[in-house]
Amino acid sequence: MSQSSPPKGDPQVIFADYIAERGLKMTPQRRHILEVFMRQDGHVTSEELYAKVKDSCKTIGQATVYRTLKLLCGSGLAKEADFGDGLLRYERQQGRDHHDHLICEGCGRNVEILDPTIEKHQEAVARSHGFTLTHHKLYLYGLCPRCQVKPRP
Amino acid sequence: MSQSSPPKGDPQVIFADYIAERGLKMTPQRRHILEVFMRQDGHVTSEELYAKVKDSCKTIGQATVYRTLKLLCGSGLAKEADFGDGLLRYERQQGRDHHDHLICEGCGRNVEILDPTIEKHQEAVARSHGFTLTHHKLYLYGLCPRCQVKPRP
DNA sequence: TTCATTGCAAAGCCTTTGCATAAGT
DNA sequence: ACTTATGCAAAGGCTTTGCAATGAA
Repeated sequence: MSQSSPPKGDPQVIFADYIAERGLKMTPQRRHILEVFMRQDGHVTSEELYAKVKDSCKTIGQATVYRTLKLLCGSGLAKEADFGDGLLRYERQQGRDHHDHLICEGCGRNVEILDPTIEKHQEAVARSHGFTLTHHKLYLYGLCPRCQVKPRP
Repeated sequence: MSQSSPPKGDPQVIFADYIAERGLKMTPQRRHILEVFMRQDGHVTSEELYAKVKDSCKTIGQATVYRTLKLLCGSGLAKEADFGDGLLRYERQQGRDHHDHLICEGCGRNVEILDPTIEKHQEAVARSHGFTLTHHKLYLYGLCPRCQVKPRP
């Protein structure tokens, strides 16, 4: 009911805990990068996040963004996604369900998808080879409705 | 029946046609790289192929291997695979069915898989978003039977 | 003869690292 | 105080590109 106590799943708290647990230190830069990152909706590159972070903190360095992004992945707040275009992207992970990606090759539009049957069969295939599955990557590439009509404007 | 006439699907012929069609030129280097590539079973990096090619042709350059590999992909004889470890790999594509990959994170072992149900549902998911599918990438990561017992020797 | 290819080295590109300084704990 | 973090710039690692020389067609 209170407005001032931080919510259970407050990313800043989660991150602070993660930092503290490993004897690391919380800094204004890390707080700030996390804050900006949590406002992002889709999949940002380090470069893109760096640009946005810099808007409100001129002195921050690119390397700090890279380093913090790795930490965020470690803490479970972020997740790396490699769409195969040579850039690493990061998306929010906290409190979100696993999902895969459907990517339009015309306009770059990116739809998050989840198909229980696919997920289930992935487990089955792995098991049939005696593997235990830790994770997977599924990217579907195609053309969205708009780009099917008018490809690559 | 004849031994001397090249088989229908002779890679050298396919590649030569591809080269000729676009006004490019066939060279000993390209022939040689293709020949060595076709002897590879799994998924080779440009570096690995370069090393093998060099065994029998000391003067060949790394760049030529890179360039030829791109051409081979264009001709449909090769296919790029990005397992997410920072290296591009290439596998033979000609006359082979599509397949995905199941990768052991312990020993790097790589099993080719194919699940019709998964394939079918990928199409369905794309269609449900109005997308037409051109291709996809599915990588399953886990531990093979051996590495489950004795992880990372 | 003409235009693509080659091999070398240099450049690109994204990401990581080294280091002196700054700053959490 | 003791260590970690920061920002800068340099270094890495893989891939691509520029260029003069070479070689297909």
